[in-house]
Formats: sequence, C-alpha cells, structure tokens
Amino acid sequence: MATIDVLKVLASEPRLRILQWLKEPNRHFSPHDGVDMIEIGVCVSQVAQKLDMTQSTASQYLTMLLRAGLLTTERIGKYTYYKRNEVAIARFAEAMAKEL
Amino acid sequence: MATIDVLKVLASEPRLRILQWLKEPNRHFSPHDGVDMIEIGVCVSQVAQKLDMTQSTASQYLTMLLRAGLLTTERIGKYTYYKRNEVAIARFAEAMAKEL
DNA sequence: TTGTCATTTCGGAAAATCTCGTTATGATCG
DNA sequence: CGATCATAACGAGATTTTCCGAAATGACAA
Repeated sequence: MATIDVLKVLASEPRLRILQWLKEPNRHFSPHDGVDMIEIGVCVSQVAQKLDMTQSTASQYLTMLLRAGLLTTERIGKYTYYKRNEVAIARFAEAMAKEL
Repeated sequence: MATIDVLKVLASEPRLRILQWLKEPNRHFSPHDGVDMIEIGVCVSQVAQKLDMTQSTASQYLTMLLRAGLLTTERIGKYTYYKRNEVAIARFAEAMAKEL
C-alpha cells in the first residue's frame, strides 16, 4: 500500500487512537477470560466500547487499519481479534522519515 | 500543532507532492532569475503550474503546510517564496516513529 | 496616484468521508 | 436444526474536504 494511502487511514482521530491504544492493550481494555491481549489482540466490540461508537464503525476502522497493513487479525471462536503489526508500523515510520 | 493535525495536512496527494518536490526544487521547478531555490524557496505560481491547479489552490495548500510548521516563507518583492523546514520535518518524523 | 502583478481571502458547488442503522454472514450452543 | 452472538457488508444522511472563480490585499513601477 502506498504511503499516501496509509497516511489517509492514519489521519483520523479515532483510527489513530485505536493504533495507540493497542500499544498497551492492558492499559485500555478489559481482557477476555484467558486471552492475552498482547499476544492475541483485542476484539471489535472492545474497541467499539472504548471508542464510544457503534460496532459497525469500529469494525470498519479496524478493517481499514488492517488493509493498510498496520494490524493483523485472528479469529478465535466467535471473536475476531486485532493487534498491531509492529514490523509494518516500524517500516512505515521509516518510509515516512525517508520520503517526507 | 498536534500530530493528528499534521497528518491531516499530509494526507493529501497534492500537498504531499509539494513537500517532496521541495526536497529537490532544482529538479522540479525552473528558477527565477537570481533566486537560489534551495536557499530562498519556490513561489506560489511555480507550485500552481507544477500542480496543474489554480494559483488560489496552490496558495491554500502552501498555507496549510506552513501552518503545520513544515514550510517556512519569505516575501521578496512581489513574490512569496516557500521552502522546507527541515528541522520541523525531521522532528515530526521522529514523533511519528514514537507515537505511532 | 494609478496600474499591474503576485498572493491571499472569501463563498460555494462537487466530491469524499464519517458514522450510523439495518441486514447478511459465520460460528457456537442447546 | 434453530437460536443466539460477534462481526462484516450495505445503504444513506450529515459533515468535511477539495478546488475553483471572483474579489480583496500588498508591493512595486511609471
């Protein structure tokens, strides 16, 4: 995905916040039983609640961050967990420092 | 200016291009007589022509980049020259790498 | 001063984005 | 299977952004 398209995804307060919350999920979300939020991630409804927006909106935002390559996802049972893609995020930060 | 607001300014193809063109102004613009584009910068009309947009639009975009702190400006005679603020740009790239 | 040129500001139409409610899909449980 | 729950996809109204043309500002030159 091109730099400009990633920038467009990031240039939104709620989406940027999601990415930042996920740096320390334990600080910002209450965990599901037996789920390590750092290893597995956080599910859509948890993000929706924290955003104070509908589940529909949270799902869209997470999908946008996913398509931008900044998150990864894993489905476990009925839940879909999202977490940061640290490698891709670091790569993007480097690209910014170079291209900007 | 907050990170999110700078991101919004950058998340636009024409504005991002302006910033990138200004990395090598001699490669992208034809100079005014006796004006060192690296030292002094590039004027609004030059950018408008390169963008293939009106001078009004170019002026607005340059102003947005200026307010974001990414450019500096200097008026000489009837021309207003804009150039990159390398220190601020580097600072922003660092902030991104940290906050992202 | 008057005229001209570069730039900025203002107002608005078209396009894009935001965010929602609703519906559809997929998975689990009884 | 049928019911339920989490998520994704769809469609739409409200808001924001984009980009323009016209009018205002500021600087120089005659």
